[in-house]
Amino acid sequence: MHNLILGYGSAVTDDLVLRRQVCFALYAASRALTDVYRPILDEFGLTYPQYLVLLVLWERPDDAPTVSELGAELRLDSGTLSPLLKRLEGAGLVVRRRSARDERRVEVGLTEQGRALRQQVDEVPLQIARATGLGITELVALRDTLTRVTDTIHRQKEQ
Amino acid sequence: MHNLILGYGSAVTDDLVLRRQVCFALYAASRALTDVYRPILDEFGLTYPQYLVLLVLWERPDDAPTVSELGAELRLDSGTLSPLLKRLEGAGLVVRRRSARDERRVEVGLTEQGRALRQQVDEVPLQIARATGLGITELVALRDTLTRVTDTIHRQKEQ
DNA sequence: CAAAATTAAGTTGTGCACAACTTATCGGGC
DNA sequence: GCCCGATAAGTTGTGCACAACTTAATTTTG
Repeated sequence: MHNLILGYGSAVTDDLVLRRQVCFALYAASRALTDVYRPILDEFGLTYPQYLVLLVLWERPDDAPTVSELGAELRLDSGTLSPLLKRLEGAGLVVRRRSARDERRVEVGLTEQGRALRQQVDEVPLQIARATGLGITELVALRDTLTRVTDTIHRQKEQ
Repeated sequence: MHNLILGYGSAVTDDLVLRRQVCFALYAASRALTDVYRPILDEFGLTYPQYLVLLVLWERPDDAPTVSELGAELRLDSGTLSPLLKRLEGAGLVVRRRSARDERRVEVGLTEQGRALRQQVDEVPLQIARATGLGITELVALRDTLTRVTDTIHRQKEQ
């Protein structure tokens, strides 16, 4: 009884059992939380990834980051962001404009409407945190563990 | 200094800051781990969700669960599973057959090839666990916390 | 037993993710 | 000033996820 997750590499062990795998737990929890977000964000006409983009923009309202800078924050590439930003622009929440000094870059800025939305979604993090059933201490610990895992993986990738 | 995550619900607080949100940490970690899986599973011609389906089938090789039973394990609906299973069948790893006693049901069974694949992916969980940089104790704790969150959310949903 | 409600799987449409590719612009070296 | 490699954003194609719907079989109920 202790090849949990790491196991000793035999096909007759339990390593390949779904419920034992931390990756499935992560995958399932991520989708479950997105399920909690969906009806809440739906009232604002947003998807979760769109909400994430707005979070970045709200952090620096006078900045108008480029598509690449947004991608670096969220770890998403232009293949994901380009159509997503087009939809946010269609909804009147952001504007995209070519940079004057570098015509390759596209700067993404908030519209008045996009800026105003911030106040309306103010209660969202609280609602989500409640749904997890965890206390603040556990949430912070979970967040930090997950961030450490993500950073470890990304650091390995760069080398 | 302590509206971390839960916060006190004001727009001028830090609740809406990306890096503070446990949900983003979860979303980012889930995608990062899938990134680790991708090149590994690619050698077997599998995606991560396809691998998850096989995990369920390998757990009970003589069972041939229905599409719904698979969906209950993985929390995926037929809209996701139907085309996925069609691809697994096209790859020669599973077979789908209408149940004799209930023509609505479709039973999903492993082919010889699908059964044989189990031995080949035996080392995968170990490789993944190593990539996280966490020890066994931390991995088990993380898994259990995440499972608790997922169960909490699903229990709330049913009521 | 027949109509109505339920259940199972599949289909359609939308929106991510991501790989691979294209197009346009930029910067450095000659 | 021109070529060349690098960079930025966008496009195309594939595969999830999931809502909403369709079709077919089964169960419930009057």
